[in-house]
Amino acid sequence: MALLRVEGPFDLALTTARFRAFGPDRACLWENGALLRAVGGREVRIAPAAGGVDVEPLDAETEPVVRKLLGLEFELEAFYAWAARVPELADLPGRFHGFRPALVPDAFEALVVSITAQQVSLASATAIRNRLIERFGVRVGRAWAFPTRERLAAAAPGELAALGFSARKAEYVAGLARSDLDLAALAALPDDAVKTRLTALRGLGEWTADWFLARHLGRAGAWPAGDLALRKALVSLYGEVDVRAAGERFAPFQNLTAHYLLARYLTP
DNA sequence: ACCCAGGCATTGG
DNA sequence: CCAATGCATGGG
Repeated sequence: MALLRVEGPFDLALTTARFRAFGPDRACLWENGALLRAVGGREVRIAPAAGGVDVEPLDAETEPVVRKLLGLEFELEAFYAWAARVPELADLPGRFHGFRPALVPDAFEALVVSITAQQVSLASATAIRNRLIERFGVRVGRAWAFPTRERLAAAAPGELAALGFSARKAEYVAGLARSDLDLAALAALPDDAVKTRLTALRGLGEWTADWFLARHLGRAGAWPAGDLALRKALVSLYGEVDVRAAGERFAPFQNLTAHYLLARYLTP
């Protein structure tokens, strides 16, 4: 038993709900009440525990990845104190207490996942992504390591199209993998510069860049204004709205607000 | 069979 | 600058 202590509110089931909501996720596998994920070629098991989570193995390589994966860097208490005073958000801290947006620990994976989700339903995206993982990833225990950038750079667009990608999306993925963009270096840049670098690549638009800021870099002010589900969540609150302008109302907690609004909208 | 789903590039005004 | 169009799959 290796306890990773978690400060502040935390609910593993709420945080990992996205890994089972649209079918099992081969790269973040929920099984028997625990999350399985390949980290550096090893299978890591994350299970609920008093005061935090039980992580096996827990060491210098796995801990930062798990912290990111579980959204432990978010300032939930400050968000809750703020949200309690915003009428249309006031129910969220109680209803989703301890929900931390799960981040995608790897930059390349985050972008490819977003490409799979462009335009199609998340059920379709999940099915296609799982085929991609099984075709080009590596099985590590029960879970799978997401395909590496190097492996997908070596893949022909036709091989990707055979998995259900449109010809266009297959080119996006191959082009991203083969590009000379230093993905790790993006973490040091401000939000606007990250978006400029990403959207310079074919197939990466503003929606994809915003979700990269939100779900990979965990930037507090990220706000996916082009997101269809977020727009519908806001319309259910306010009626027809300009999503981008509405986001300013939620500064400096746009990222957490977006995730909580989506959680409420998608929860029956 | 048909329609929509957590976009994007391309084309044409 | 804005509107229209095609894309491929899964689920209703």
